[in-house]
Amino acid sequence: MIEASAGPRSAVRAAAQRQRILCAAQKCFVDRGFHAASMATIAQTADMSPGLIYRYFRGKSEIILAIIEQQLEVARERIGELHATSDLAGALAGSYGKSADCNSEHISPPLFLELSAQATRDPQIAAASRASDAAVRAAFVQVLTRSQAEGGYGLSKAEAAGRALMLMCLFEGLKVREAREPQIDRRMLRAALEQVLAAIFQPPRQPS
Amino acid sequence: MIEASAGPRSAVRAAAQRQRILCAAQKCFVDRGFHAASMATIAQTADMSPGLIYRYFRGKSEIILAIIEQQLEVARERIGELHATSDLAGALAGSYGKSADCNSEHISPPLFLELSAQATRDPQIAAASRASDAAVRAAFVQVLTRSQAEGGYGLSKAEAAGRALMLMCLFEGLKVREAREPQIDRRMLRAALEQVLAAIFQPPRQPS
Amino acid sequence: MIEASAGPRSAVRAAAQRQRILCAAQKCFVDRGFHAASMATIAQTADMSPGLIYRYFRGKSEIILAIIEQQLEVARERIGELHATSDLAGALAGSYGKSADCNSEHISPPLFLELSAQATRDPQIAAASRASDAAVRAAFVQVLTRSQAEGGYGLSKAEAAGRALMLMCLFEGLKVREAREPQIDRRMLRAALEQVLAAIFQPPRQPS
Amino acid sequence: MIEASAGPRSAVRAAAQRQRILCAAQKCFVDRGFHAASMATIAQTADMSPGLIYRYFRGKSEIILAIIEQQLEVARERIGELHATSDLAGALAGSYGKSADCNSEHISPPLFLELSAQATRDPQIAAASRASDAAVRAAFVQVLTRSQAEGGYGLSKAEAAGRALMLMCLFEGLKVREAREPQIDRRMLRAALEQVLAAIFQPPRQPS
DNA sequence: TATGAATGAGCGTTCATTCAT
DNA sequence: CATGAATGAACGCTCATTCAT
Repeated sequence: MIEASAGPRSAVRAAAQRQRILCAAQKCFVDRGFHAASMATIAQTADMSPGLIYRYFRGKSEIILAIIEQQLEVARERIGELHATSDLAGALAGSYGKSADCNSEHISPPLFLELSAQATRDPQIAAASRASDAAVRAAFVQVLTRSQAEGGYGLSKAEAAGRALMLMCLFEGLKVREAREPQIDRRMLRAALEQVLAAIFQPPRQPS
Repeated sequence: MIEASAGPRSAVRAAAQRQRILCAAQKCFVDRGFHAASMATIAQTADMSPGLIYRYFRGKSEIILAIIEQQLEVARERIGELHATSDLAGALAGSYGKSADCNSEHISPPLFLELSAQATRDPQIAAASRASDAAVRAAFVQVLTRSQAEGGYGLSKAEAAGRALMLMCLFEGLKVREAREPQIDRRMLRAALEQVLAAIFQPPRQPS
Repeated sequence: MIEASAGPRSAVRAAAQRQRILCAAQKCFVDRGFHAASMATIAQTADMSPGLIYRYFRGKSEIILAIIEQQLEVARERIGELHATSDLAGALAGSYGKSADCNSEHISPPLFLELSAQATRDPQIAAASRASDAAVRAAFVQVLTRSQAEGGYGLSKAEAAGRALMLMCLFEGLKVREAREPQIDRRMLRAALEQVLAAIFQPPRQPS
Repeated sequence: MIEASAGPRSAVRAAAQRQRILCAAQKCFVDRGFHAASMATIAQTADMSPGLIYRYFRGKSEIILAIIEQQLEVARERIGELHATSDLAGALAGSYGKSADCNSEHISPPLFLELSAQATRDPQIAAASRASDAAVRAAFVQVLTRSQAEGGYGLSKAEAAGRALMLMCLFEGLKVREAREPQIDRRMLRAALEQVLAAIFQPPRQPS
């Protein structure tokens, strides 16, 4: 059987090159931040010449945006897993502090922080960020509002919105913590999380 | 009294100048980020010449460090106020989204985020960050371990450590949220916070 | 006849390829100028890969030189037609402002101008330019010195040289005008040209 | 007497620096062309660092435009002198081929050519060029239409427009010639010019 | 013959920092 | 004490040219 024609093959290569660049860029961005990471450094990390990067990306800001969208996508996908597990606290405590290389299923804490800061300045980043945010929140709300018979928590929409908000804060706060205290005591973290999550996921309070 | 004339007076002036520079720098850093804010812009904002800044700071990174330490100090001081209030949720919801100028008692969200990201790279910033962190956490632990008779919650040290950790996550998570959603519904936020804080501050669970 | 198969045929093909490249290059040079037209753009316009161009030309400057020589050749050839016509003013006014593609008998005004500027810097271009210039001028002189019986104007060599010079200036000045005012009033131009040409072609002044 | 305050003094210096840069730029542009002259080369020629140029000009294209406008202004001013002289041919032949430094009253031929070529591509250059063109032409028309009693030539507006056009072509054609043949025989040039100019300035032809 | 990915030098430009005034 | 002109290294990016396929 003859190999695929030039089209697909080069498309495959192009995708591989793009990924090689994104991988190098992510490493550089984590190590130095978006602005301090130079195209030359990224190129060196990706083991290619600076000029070649521009065959695959229009410029540095496109790379930043691609990294950000990739990271946000990762966050979005993890939500699916998270509310499928009954041991949310265990999952969060377990993934805490794992160094996030470019293939990781976890978002890198410094990247998450810089991304969030940039979102207050760059409209494109803000838009991507908002989209990811909305998706994650919607997933939380869905679980919280679904009836208990269906594996949910049977909360009203208003209740669910507030608790989903607290979940977001908690998860994002954990990212900040991850940056500050990578070597935290995991057992303690897990125990503390269990308690707070229990409060957030508890059934609606009955008026007396 | 000749010797007294120059000394103290110039020291006062020097401190005022430093503060003027830090104030301008903070504004610029919030607006553009640490890297994108140029010394020329900071000088212009402080209404002085670029050269003069170097009489009061060794360079840009010293300014960044000074800003960061000042912000961390602010955070530390706020803790005293926070656990003096019985309405923690109200206080948090009320301060949410308030724009933070250089005299503010609140840290600016983008600054907080960039600061946290830089702490993963710069050992000096990491050290300052850790120190502030420890102080805040100690204050939380103190309140949680103090006996109920003394206005505390009578938790064991181990319990208190975990709950203090959750408080940190929640507060830091709120900062992230503040950056993402400055226009949040404050009433909902407050209600949700009350519930989670109640869980965190609740008395120790009794083993059956 | 094996030896005949590759030689001529490929030579023909090579010439066709060269011409295809020159045609594309001319279009790009007119649109953007020698420097701003990139090899990639030329290749794209010629519908081939950038690498292939280097099989037919040693580099960009060789293409520029080839274009220039081709254009000068065109100018040279037009002279033959021009002094065969009795209506020189009409011919000039009629060709004015016609966009010059690569097969045109007219040189493109921006190309002519850039070519002339380059001739002051590049010795090869200067040489080509001088050669073309001399040929055109010789043709004018020949017409002006030929006896009236032979269809000429019977001027002395010295008279003819001066008037040929003025003709050159006028023609070249028209090229500048063409660049500046492509939409000129053709009727006025023609009338004005007739008058000046009449003065240039008039019989020698008789000493009183 | 105290020196002038900081304002004027630095303004004077700024103007001097601007001129120093423009002078160097003009030299580089003449030697290499607009595109091939690099900012580094211009800085070196002006004996300053590359960065300093940007204190006085927003970028390279602003320098190009400044040079062009300065050159066009020179051309415009020369017209005033030219039609004040009774020996136009002598003046033109005399100034021919004089090397044009940055203080010259003559426009540099290669600059004029490149400027004209760029005017077909860059709207700003086109606008400046058109403005200068219109001014020069208006001056010619004025002389040609003014009555003979007032030192003019008493031509009708229509006649004058055509002849002014021919004058423009001739002058611009001379610039092209200057680039091609800097070492021309000045006596011959002058004699030829006299004859053509006589034809252009001759009184209106009388209908028989 | 033809491709187009890859290189790397050089471009225009910015900016932290210095220093003569 | 204060200025702001000046520096020069480094940035993001382009493009003529090469070469493995």
